[in-house]
Amino acid sequence: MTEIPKAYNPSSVEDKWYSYWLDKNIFHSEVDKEKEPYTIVIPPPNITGMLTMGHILNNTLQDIMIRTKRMQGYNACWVPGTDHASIATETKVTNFLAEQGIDKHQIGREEFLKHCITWKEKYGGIIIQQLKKLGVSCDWERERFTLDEHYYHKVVETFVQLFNEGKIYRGYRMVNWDPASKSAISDEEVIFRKVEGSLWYFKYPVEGTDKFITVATTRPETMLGDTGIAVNPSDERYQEFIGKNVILPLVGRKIPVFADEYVDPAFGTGAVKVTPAHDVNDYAMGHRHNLELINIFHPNAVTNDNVPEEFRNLERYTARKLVVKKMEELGLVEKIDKYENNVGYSERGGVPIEPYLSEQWFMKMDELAKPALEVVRENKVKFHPDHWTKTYEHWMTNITDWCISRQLWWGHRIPVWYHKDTNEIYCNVNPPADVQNWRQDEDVLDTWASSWLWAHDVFKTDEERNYYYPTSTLVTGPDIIFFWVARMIMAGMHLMKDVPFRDVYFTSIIRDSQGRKMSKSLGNSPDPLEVISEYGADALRFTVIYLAPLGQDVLFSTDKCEFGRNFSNKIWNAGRFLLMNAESIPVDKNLADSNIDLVDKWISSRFNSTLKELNKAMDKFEINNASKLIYSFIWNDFCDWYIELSKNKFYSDNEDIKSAALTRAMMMFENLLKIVHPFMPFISEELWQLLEKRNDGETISTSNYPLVDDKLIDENTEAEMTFLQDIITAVRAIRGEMNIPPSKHLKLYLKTSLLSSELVDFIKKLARAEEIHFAEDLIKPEKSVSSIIKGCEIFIPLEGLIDIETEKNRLLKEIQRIEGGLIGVTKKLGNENFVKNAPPDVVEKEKQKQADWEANLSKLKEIFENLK
RNA sequence: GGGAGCAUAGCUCAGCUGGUUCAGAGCACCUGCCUUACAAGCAGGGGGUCCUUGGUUCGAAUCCAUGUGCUCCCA
Repeated sequence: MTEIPKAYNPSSVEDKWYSYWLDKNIFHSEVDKEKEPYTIVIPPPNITGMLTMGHILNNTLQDIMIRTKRMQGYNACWVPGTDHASIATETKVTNFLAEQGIDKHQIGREEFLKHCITWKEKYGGIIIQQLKKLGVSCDWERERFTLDEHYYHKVVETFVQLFNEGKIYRGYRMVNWDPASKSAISDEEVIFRKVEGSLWYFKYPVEGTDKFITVATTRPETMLGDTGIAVNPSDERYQEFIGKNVILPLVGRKIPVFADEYVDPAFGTGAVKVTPAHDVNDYAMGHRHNLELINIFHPNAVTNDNVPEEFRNLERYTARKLVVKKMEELGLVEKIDKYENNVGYSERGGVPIEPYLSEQWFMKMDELAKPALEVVRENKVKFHPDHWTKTYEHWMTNITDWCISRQLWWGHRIPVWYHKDTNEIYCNVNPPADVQNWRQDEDVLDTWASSWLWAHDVFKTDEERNYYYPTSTLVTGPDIIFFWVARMIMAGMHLMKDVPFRDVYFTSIIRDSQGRKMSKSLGNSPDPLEVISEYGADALRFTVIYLAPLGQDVLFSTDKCEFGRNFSNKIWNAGRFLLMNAESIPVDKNLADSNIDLVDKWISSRFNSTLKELNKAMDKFEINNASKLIYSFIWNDFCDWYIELSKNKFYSDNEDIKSAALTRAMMMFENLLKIVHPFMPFISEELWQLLEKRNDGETISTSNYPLVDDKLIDENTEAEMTFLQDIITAVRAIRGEMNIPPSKHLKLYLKTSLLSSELVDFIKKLARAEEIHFAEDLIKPEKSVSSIIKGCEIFIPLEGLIDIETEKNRLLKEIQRIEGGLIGVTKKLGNENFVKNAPPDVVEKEKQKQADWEANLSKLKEIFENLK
């Protein structure tokens, strides 16, 4: 009869349509002044990365938005790409080379970069290929990479511009040093972790006395670089020492004791050792009190020649042990307490960062931040959910200068040359003419100092930029609100004089089913490609979206995708059913408006009100809510009621009725496929193509999104339908409670006058009734069970099947339920304050409710009495 | 220490500017069904002191305050 399989098989469908879309180039966008653009730039995944569940959620959201807008007639442009991930890539390549016995410093910069490029070509595109499996509708012709020639040039050009404006400067400062990659990193790349450590109490002898000052420290090894002791000026305990010196043990250096408000008298002993070269706060204190800066580490955090000989060339934790040992030998360790402290780790390198003095490039943030803060406050850039605005404001108003240089090779090299003789600085996109007399700065820029230009520099010509910029929506994780979102807004405002995007959607964080973050080390992070091959991309997409309310974490596990798979299968079978009928029933769009009945009007009403809600949800970025609307419309309204009620007509003897009903069902189904399509692109395309013969190159992706027709939303129709549904549901409930199998056809007696022949047929079909009697003055048949709904009493004679006790219990339960409700209502209406203060329509509704329930109750009681 | 979010059925969560979406959905569970699209399904059912305690109100899951517990960011 038909070859359409009973169960949907995504794997045979997905690759086929993805290649079709690519072949027909339907995701490509060109400047078209006649059409309004809708633009999204992808948050460029890192080239070292593999697809994670986070990417799935993020890119599904973007795809839903872009596909919806594309179908709504916008010039939809989604620019994909990757970023070069300076530290991450350099670390990977360095390790990769090290495994082969190659040392990066031996081969030199040029050679190393060649290896990076080879590596990038081999592994860098993997994540992009993986994304395609998800069905994303990116404009692949526009794929960008942050080290592409054009983009590279733009980054360098921007550096030069900001340098010339005085926004970029070079300085000898304390920075966050990552000893693993031997590079500075920005404040945002430092992750604080609670670490079980110790607090060492060291006794320092006071010069010229036999007394000691005890200081507490979490980092004993830094005492080798101490150049002062600080106490709080109001601390009584130490007044006598202020102005004196102590002799630094192990080193022998004389260092001053001084007072500074910064010191917390409650911490440790109230006296702290000051190491200005290795602690941010100490640096500030050192600055205030003109202390000497003694740097005790090489860049890899190994002790240098500024410490006594026996402590030199030791890794920092080895040095720590030795210092403690020697202090103990001298009897200068008072005690060691357990102590939990917050240690800054390098996000990339994974090792504790070392506050370290070095010469770096910085970007001044205050002036850049101002307009960027304003546009968010003024809602020119809107955050969803908007509570992230506070976090943003807080960061923006406490912003510090951004360290943008990295001691790495893979990245945008700083376009600054130093004159070999005069040390003069030359900053330009091109090298100086007499380049042999200059040496270029060795450092590259922070990756974020390139990707902050992403929203505008992915567009190569002015024409394109002017057309596509500002982009429409950015979808990204809240974890990079500072790294990227804030900086893009700064870049946009400063360089483009306009916001980079109008809306920012902050995605949920995907966790495992126990609420833990997904991580490689826990092994709780499913491979999305395996999930796709098991359940299908559509199923994964829909599941993730359905599970992800705006602003809340998602607890995900692979088996939850059964939900999406079941939904796919439901849609599949609805389509299959219609297509099977279409083999014998002619589909004729000329008949679309003929023989319209209640059910047709009802599904149109439901569809249009659903669509209206759906549009509203999409506008408010409530994508999760949108998915729920679609789900319940398709499953409950369309499948459970509309298709079931249409069956009568499909099996009618009247060819016109048959044809009209099927035609309308197919048309409604097509609409439904269109609203599903942004969420589940593959199955919707497959079915859309099966619905009727399409021309080559036609696709649901560029079909017209349905428009709301308010005239078709009709309360009366919905009310009449509710009446029908109530009757059917009541009969089914009796079946369920009385354990009457579906194969047993029933006789129904309905006490009502409101039944059209149309309704009678529907009830017969769905309630599985063989005959229906109805009248306004109908008398309850002998040995029958009853149910009461608004406007109708229902009786089912069940000679032989009815058990009087069962029925009495059933009725009693119902009586009690209504009585309970009545007590509430009566109490409410008896409260004269309620009647006086509540809005009249609320009071009216309560009265109506009371009347209905009272009527039902007396009928039920009567039936109950007569049962005896 | 500062800030944000969350707490509703066994689990995961909806519930808007207080009142018929007011106690909901999906999963899980129980019962009955291979009813001519779908057992990845259909029909029915059980199950919640809406975290505590106060307050505002005629009326609070909803607004306010307090407390408790969890999550996350910043310092």
